Amino acid sequence: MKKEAQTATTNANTVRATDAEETRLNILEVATEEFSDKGLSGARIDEIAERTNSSKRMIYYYFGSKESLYRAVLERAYTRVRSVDTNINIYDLSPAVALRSIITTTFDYHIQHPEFVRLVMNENILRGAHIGDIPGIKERNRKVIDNLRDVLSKGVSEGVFREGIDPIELHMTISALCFYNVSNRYTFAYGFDRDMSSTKALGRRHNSVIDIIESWCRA
Amino acid sequence: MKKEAQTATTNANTVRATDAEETRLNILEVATEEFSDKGLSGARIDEIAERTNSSKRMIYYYFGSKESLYRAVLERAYTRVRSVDTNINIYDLSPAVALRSIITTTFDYHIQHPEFVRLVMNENILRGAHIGDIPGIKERNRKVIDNLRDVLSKGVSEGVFREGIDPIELHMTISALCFYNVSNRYTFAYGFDRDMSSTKALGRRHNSVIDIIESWCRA
Amino acid sequence: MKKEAQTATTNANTVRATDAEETRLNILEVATEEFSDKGLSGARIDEIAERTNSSKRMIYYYFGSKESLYRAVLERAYTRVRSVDTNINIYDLSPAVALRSIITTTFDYHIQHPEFVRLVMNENILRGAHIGDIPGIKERNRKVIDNLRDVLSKGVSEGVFREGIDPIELHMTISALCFYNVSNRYTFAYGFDRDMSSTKALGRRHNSVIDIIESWCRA
Amino acid sequence: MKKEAQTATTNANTVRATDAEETRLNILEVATEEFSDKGLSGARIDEIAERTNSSKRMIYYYFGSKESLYRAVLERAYTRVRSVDTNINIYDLSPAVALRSIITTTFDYHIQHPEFVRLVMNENILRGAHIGDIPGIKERNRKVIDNLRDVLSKGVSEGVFREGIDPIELHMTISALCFYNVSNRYTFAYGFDRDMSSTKALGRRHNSVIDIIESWCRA
DNA sequence: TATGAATGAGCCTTCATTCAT
DNA sequence: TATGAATGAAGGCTCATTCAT
Repeated sequence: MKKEAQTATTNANTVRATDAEETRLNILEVATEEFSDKGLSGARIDEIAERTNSSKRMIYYYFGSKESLYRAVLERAYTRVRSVDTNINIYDLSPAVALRSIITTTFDYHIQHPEFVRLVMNENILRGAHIGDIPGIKERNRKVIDNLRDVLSKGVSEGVFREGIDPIELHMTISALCFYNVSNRYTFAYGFDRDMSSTKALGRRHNSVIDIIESWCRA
Repeated sequence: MKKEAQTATTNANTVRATDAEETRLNILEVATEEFSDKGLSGARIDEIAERTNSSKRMIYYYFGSKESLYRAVLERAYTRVRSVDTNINIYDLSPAVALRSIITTTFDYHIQHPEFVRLVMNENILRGAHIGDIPGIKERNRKVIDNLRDVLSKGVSEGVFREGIDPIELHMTISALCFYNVSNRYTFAYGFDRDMSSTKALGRRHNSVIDIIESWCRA
Repeated sequence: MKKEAQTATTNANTVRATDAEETRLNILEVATEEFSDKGLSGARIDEIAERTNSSKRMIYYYFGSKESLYRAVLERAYTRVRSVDTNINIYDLSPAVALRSIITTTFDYHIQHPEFVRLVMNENILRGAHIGDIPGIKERNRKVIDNLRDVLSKGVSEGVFREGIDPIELHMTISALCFYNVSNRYTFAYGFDRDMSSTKALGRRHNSVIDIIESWCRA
Repeated sequence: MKKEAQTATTNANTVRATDAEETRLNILEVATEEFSDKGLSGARIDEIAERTNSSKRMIYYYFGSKESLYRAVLERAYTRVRSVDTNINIYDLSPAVALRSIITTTFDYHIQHPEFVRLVMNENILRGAHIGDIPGIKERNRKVIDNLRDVLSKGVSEGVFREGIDPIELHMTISALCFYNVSNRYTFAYGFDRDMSSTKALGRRHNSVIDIIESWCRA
């Protein structure tokens, strides 16, 4: 896992810079696991350092403090989602198919990235204390909403969607249904003896979510 | 371990027993705030003690450890929800009105008890490590599901609801929409510049949630 | 185990006094176990109270403090030994038999009262801080030494014991051999894989101790 | 976990490593005093830290817990005895002189190392809970017993010792007489008004111990 | 850029003891 | 004589962070 990428860069500092970037990334990955697992206050710098290829000192060298490291982790997590839902090309699709595609992408992303879900939960426990420090979030979200608005209005004009649905309201609904499924997995699964992790259970829920939203939007 | 008895007794011990129960309750209330505010690892026993009418020592006298106190808080929070959604009398209402009533009750409870929402979030961050220790959760949930099943089947036989909706799936949907609204308030409100706390905003979302679920269930 | 003794006493307070004495004794017995088990600093007042028929408050009512309770325990333990080795009637026996009888009594007492051994160990760990407060110890010891002196001098004059053995030195030797056997049981048994508790092992050691001391004293 | 290596290395780390080893040793020395003085439960980490050149935090850095520190102290104490009684060269001496040499060495060691005696007492109060964790004790003891067996059998074949004396029994006897002399110093000295610390008193006891054991072993 | 050693502040917990009744 | 509730002080341990090299 060491020194494989980026070796083809051109400037003089290449090797060292690459090493440094690698170290940074390695720390970030381990920290993501730890913060996502235990939350900001539950995470331990020692624990992160131990599972890192480098040392505790390096964490401070690169990130300055536990909080800054947490912020870097949060930022990286949000950056990664961005790249996902920006990739959906909606304009080639019919409104119905586009909506379904958006739901599916969102649903799958949450399932495949529980660490993102947990980081967001934690950030809400912290009453959003750090999210304001992360650049680009609003821009990305604007784009998401714009997409939804386009899909909705296209659907309305084609007579397949009903009028009056607010795109933010729609996004909140999709998010809620996809998020809760992962975020509340433990208490819900226990309280209702309900499997929430198997492919079968997830497939069923996926269908429900699509069904719910389509029923709502349908003209 | 519960000291709820004796409240009607007449002998000298009564007063003291009441004092003790008061102390216990006072600790529990403060602890609920603290754990709901900072989570299990973020909460500080010193902090709780300070805001209590008693002392740090008393916390250990009554609850034994930080974790046990946390469990007591969690249990109390779950006990309180129970009393709420068991109180909805469904049998006197038409299926449509009953469903709407359930949604409204659930929606309002989450709004009015963000501390419950936060405790549940935290318990999920802990991967449900303590929920299994709390008695009666499954029983209460069974009753909730039974109620929903009754409403659904009554609605189906009356021709107002469609067939095939699983009551657990329905409950998960209602929960998700009501929970997310509070749980993700901070990140969502920031990310989308969306007011999520004003009466107006909540009223709007309330309508959406009812609309979403009704669209889904409607025959 | 309650209220069986002393019911025949004559003064007015009989019943209460008896109860009190019983409570005191019960505390003392439990405390003996606890102090002997864990030492002064290792013992816990809570632990003692719990295993008592009465309460923690009573311990303070009767004994005033942990240290005083410890002293009471120590005193009682020393009082009990006293009654034992004062009971050996030496004057009727030949010097050799008397000596052997003393050794056997001492040996057996240590085996049968490891709690006494442990209390003495603990008191030595405390550098004898409390033994001075216990009355009557020196008197009792004087008597023990006097007995030994008598046996020795009688043995010398009968030609069975050699001259020049100091009775205190002799007592120290007997004590050492009987005490160590119990006091160092755990480290010795482990270090040398030597059973030190079975009847057989104790019988063997008993013989050795007699043999050692007789060899030393023999003319 | 041991940092004894590197002492001969030449690079920059040498000095630091030595400092670390010094810190560790310093803690160990102070801890030996404290545990030997007060026992495991009576000892205070704060007290140790205060008398150390470093801090409480360092104690945990190097030893992890109070119990582990105690174990390290116990181990070191046992390691040190080992080096002593392994040093007696028995093969050049006549059996009688060898035996006397062993007794003297043992006697003197106990006098000069009351902290060792006290640690062993304490470990017995703990019912040998930790001695099993210390490596090498049995090996060392085997060697001690082997030496004694050699001396005994050589003495028997030369006609100076009598047959039938078990080397473990002999060792226990020597130990008991040397150990008690120090372990029970406080209670004995008080109870019998007997000086047990002056050179004169120790010389006298030393002679007695030699006399006792020689009488027993003599053919 | 990198590392082992060190630290102060604070955290959870426990203990002997006392108070109100 | 008896009891449950309460307490201050301290004890063991951990944490994020920094220093010397």
